Amino acid sequence: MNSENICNDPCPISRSVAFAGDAWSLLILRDAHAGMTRFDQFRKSLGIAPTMLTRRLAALTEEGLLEKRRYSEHPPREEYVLTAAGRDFLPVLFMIGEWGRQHRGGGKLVRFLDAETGTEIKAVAVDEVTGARIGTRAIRTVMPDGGE
Amino acid sequence: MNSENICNDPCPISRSVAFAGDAWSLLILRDAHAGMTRFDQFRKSLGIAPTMLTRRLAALTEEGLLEKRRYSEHPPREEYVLTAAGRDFLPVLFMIGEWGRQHRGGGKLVRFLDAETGTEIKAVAVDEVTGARIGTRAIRTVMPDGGE
DNA sequence: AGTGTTACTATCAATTTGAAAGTAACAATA
DNA sequence: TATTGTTACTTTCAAATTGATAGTAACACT
Repeated sequence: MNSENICNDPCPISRSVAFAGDAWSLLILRDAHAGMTRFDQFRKSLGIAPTMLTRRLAALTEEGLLEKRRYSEHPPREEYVLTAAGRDFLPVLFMIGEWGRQHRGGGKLVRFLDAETGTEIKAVAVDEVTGARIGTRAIRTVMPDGGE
Repeated sequence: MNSENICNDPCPISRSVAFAGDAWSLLILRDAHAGMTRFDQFRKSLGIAPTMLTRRLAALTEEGLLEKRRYSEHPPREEYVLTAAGRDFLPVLFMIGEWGRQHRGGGKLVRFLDAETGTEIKAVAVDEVTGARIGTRAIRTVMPDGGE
């Protein structure tokens, strides 16, 4: 696409899409949230070619969603853990999952339960200010002022 | 990646990612929600090559997120409008945007206002059952039973 | 007749992806 | 001591995807 000038795009969706608009990154992030940290865990879970995995992990690390951490000196081994920005990505993954459940939900599906109550989680996006669900009310888009 | 067998993946995130894990599709969907329907509107807005746009629009149409509709017989012209499934994608876009605003928010940004109240929309994902925000409570993942 | 608009398709080079095999640094086992 | 296994990669290279440019078809308008 070209990820350079997209960082000046005033749309917050563009800014995210510049790096997260890539299937492998989303799935790596999903697995990271599920507790995976190691190269081979991701590789086996995703069936991804090691070349791709190396590239994606490096990109996610550089973008600040994952952090590379040494967990053994001898032999030298690294693991990848979510940063705060990476953890903040969970709501996106849940909304993506919710869409998949509603519109691609045939057959057996993994379910996510609230560990406290044991009830199945049904993620919905709401506007924190009005409390209304996103998509139920009209939206007005405001462009930023031109000047720098 | 390979979009064939991913449809049997029991993870609802994988199912969505199989087609929406692509930057252009997400941006086309964003523009469609902003009211765009025509080929050249998308092309100019995104600066996308027409070859790519044709492919993405065809894919989104085939996936059932957009619908191709003839709006003129002479000359024959088509437009692309969101289906119900496409409209249901809005919460995903808002959560992606919210992440971008929080973690890639430098400089001028477009803002989205509630048309009724005029307040800026701050999208958050919550569990409809417990009311808790996604990410604030422990999650338990339940795999579907193996048998068909 | 000539120009403009809309929605493409054709061509082809450049980039990205991914499959397969190899490597480095050790640990564990026979 | 030799062999096998584990982990985290890198190298190589073919195949697929992407994207820039140009062209086309069907009209409307002047």
